[in-house]
Amino acid sequence: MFKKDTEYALRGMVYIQLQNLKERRPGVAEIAHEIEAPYFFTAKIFQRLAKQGFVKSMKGKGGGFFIDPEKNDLPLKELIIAIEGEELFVGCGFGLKNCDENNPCPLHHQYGMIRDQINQLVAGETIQSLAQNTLNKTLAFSRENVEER
Amino acid sequence: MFKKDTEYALRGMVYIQLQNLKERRPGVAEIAHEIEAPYFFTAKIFQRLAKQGFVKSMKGKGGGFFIDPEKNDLPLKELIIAIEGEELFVGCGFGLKNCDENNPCPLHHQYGMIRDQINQLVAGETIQSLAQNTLNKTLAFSRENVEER
DNA sequence: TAAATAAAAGACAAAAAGGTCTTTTAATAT
DNA sequence: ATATTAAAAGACCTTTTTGTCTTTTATTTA
Repeated sequence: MFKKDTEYALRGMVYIQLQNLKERRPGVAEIAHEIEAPYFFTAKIFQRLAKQGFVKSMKGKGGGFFIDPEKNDLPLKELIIAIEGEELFVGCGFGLKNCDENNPCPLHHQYGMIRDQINQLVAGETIQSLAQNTLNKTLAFSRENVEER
Repeated sequence: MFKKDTEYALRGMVYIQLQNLKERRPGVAEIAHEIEAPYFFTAKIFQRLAKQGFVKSMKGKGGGFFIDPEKNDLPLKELIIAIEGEELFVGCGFGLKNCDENNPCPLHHQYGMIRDQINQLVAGETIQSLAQNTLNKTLAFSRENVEER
């Protein structure tokens, strides 16, 4: 579905967010290791994301990446479009240039419904909501943070 | 969503089916032109599809491609998997190797629903059903084959 | 049986995706 | 100030995808 760099970016951003919640700023080495992505490729992707303002970074000892707490709730869709463009969200399932209501491809209606759902998902979910999901899931499966009732 | 060769294959197969219904066997040149795909690339794709048995072909004058009327109703899914593999139908949205119910990625549940819908669509629709859709659509917008009531 | 037609086969090549590495710049700690 | 740490920049490389072209093989018609 998504391209490799998009996948790495999504995984990395959620990881950064989770670490930020623990007052930590992970570096490229840590991020790449944790999300199981190649070090240099990861570095390149996050350089780009930093330049585009999706993350902030600090150089030198103790440096690393962090997400500006100001701009809370970054929808996945924004990130995805910044990396691989919006083709997935607007394109025709048959690959036709001018497929629309007036000149529909044989799959127009059926594919449109799926594309709408994809749009809904990535517009609704954010890096922060996914990080929160992960935390909740951990809580649900671990005893250590759960009060006995 | 789909790769280029998959798109060309889908468009081409539907076109062949539509022509077959008119007792015609289009050649590569005609197919490529109609589906707006590069000639040689189209040729290569349909050579492969012929070898895999998805279409039959005849050489020489009057030759061209046709779909075995015996094996009616070819689900899009079979065709797609034959060309680009099943990644789209089984893969994790986050790109994780071992993402499952026990070890879900942050998007597991939400993405699973969309993947299911994609599966449903391509398993349900066939080259023949799409051709029929197209015919019906033409009828709906044209007066020439419609009886006055 | 020769000429024409059309697919089959396979080599070749450009572009995009995916990945690696070295050098430079900036920050921090000693 | 200097050594250390870590990101930024950018050159370079590999693989996959996408596309092109030439030669060969099969079929049909005249």
